[in-house]
Amino acid sequence: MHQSETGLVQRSAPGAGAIRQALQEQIAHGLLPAMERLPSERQLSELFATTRITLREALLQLEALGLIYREERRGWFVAPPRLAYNPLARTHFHAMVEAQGRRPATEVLAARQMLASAEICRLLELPALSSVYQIRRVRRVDGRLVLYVEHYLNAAYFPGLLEHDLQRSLTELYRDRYDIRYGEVRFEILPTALLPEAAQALRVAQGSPALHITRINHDQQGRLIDCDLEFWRHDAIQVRVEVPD
Amino acid sequence: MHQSETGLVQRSAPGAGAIRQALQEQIAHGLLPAMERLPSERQLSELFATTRITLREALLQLEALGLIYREERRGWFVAPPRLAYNPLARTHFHAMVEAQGRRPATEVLAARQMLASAEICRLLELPALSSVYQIRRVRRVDGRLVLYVEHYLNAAYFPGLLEHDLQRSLTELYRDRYDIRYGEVRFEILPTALLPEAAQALRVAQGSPALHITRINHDQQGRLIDCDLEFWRHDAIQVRVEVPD
DNA sequence: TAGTGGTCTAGACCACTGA
DNA sequence: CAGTGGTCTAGACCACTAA
Repeated sequence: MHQSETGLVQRSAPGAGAIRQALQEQIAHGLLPAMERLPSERQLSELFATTRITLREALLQLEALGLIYREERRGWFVAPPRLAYNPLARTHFHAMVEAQGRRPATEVLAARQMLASAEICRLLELPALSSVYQIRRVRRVDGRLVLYVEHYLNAAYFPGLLEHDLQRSLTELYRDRYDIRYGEVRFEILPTALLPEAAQALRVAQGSPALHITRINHDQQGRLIDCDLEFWRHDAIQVRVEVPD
Repeated sequence: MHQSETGLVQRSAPGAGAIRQALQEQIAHGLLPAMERLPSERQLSELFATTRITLREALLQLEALGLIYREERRGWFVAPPRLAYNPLARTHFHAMVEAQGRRPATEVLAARQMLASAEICRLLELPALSSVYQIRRVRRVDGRLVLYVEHYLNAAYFPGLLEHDLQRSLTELYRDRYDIRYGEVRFEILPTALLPEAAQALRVAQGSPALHITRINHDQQGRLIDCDLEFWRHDAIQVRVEVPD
C-alpha cells in the first residue's frame, strides 16, 4: 500500500504502531540505555509529527510490552532487564537480587498487629477473630521501585515480632529468632492491575498492569505460618520455576 | 473539592476513574453477567456524559483488571471467571478445563516440519540445523479464544507425527503412539503484550496485555522432548502451583 | 448498509516535579 | 516558576462486523 503518488507527498501520519516500532528498534539496539529518561511527550509528538494522544498510545504499547515504564508525573524510562524470580526458592529477596548482579533495597512502610481479614483467615486457615502481624514493605532493584508486599504472619507463632528489625530478611529472622524454616510453598499468579494502595506505594499510575503473586508458606513441621501478597511491576520480573520429577 | 456552588451545578465530569468504579460495581454485583456484551462505546459515553476517549480510558482500566475483554471490532464483554492453571500438572488441557466445569475446544492452525530457529535450538538444546515439528493451535474455554500455542517437538523422537490427529491431546498421543510420558517440567512466565501473530490468532487488538508461558518438557527418561510457547489472554487464567517440600 | 470499534486531530486545563 | 505528565473536550474518518 505504498501510495507514494509523488516524491513530495510525505508519509504524514506514521500512526501509533509505526512510532512504537521506531522506538522499539532504538531501544533494542541500545541507543536508549536502561533507566534513561525518554524526551518529553510533547517533544516526541513533535518529533513524530503527531498528537500527544497518538504518541501516548505508542508509549502505552511499549509499556505493555515491558520495554518502558513510567514514574508518576516524572516521565518515561527505558526498562532494565527483568529479574528472574522463582517463588518456590527458599532464598530471600536480597540474596536473589544480588545473585543476579543487581542492587536490592527494602523499605518498611508499616508493621502492626491486627485482626485478620476474611481473606487472610481463608489463606492462613485461621478461625474468626484471629490475630496476625501485618508488615507492608516496598522493595527496589537498582533503586527502582518494583514490588509492594503485604506479609501476614500467624501471630501465635511469632511472639514479640514487632520488636525486631523488620528491614532485614524475614527468612533470616524466622530462622534466627524462632527456629522456623520454610517447608512446603504454594503460590498463585494473577495478571491484573495495581490496586490504589499498591499503585501509590510504587508511585505509578493507578491501573498500571501488574503481577499479583500470593505465596502461602508452611514451615519445616508443615504448619501454615505466613502468606505474602505481592504486587510486582509487570515489567520487572520473569517467573521461572524448575521442579524435578 | 466539592465545589457545589449552587444546587444547579451538576458534577459535569465524572472522570475515567469514577466511570470505572461504576461499571466495576455493576459487574461485581452480577448485574452484567459473564460474557455479555456491554452497550456500545458511544452509548456508554452518552450515558456517563463524557467523550468516547474518556469512556474508553475507563474500559481500558477494566480490561487491565481483567474484568472485561474485547473481541476486535465486535465490542466489549464481561470476563468470565479465570481458569486455574497449574503448568506443572501432567494433565492435558481438555481434562483440566472440564474438571473446572468449563467447555474446552482446540483448533489446529498449522502443523509442519521445519528447521529449528535459534530460539528453539536454545530451548530444546539442539545443534544447528536441527529439524523440529511445529504445531500452532488456538484453544477456547466456553467458546472464547483464550490461548495461542506453538508447540515445538524434537523431530528425532516423533517419527511420522504429522500423520496423526493433532486436534486431540498431545499428552495422549505421546503416550499411545510413542510410549513417551512427561517427566521433569520447567516453565517461565513473562507478563507482556501479544505479538502480532498471537493477537491475530486470538482476534484481539495487538498490544493487549498477555501472559507468555514457556514450558520445557522432559520425558520419563529425562530426555528433552518438546517445548510450548503459550500466549494466554491475561484475564483468562490464574496460575496456581503447589509443590510439597 | 447502518453501526461498531480503532484511530486520529488539535487543542485545553490541572496538579505536580524539579530547578 | 517553567515544564511535565495526567486528564479531558469535541469532534473526525476508516475498516470492519452483523443484519
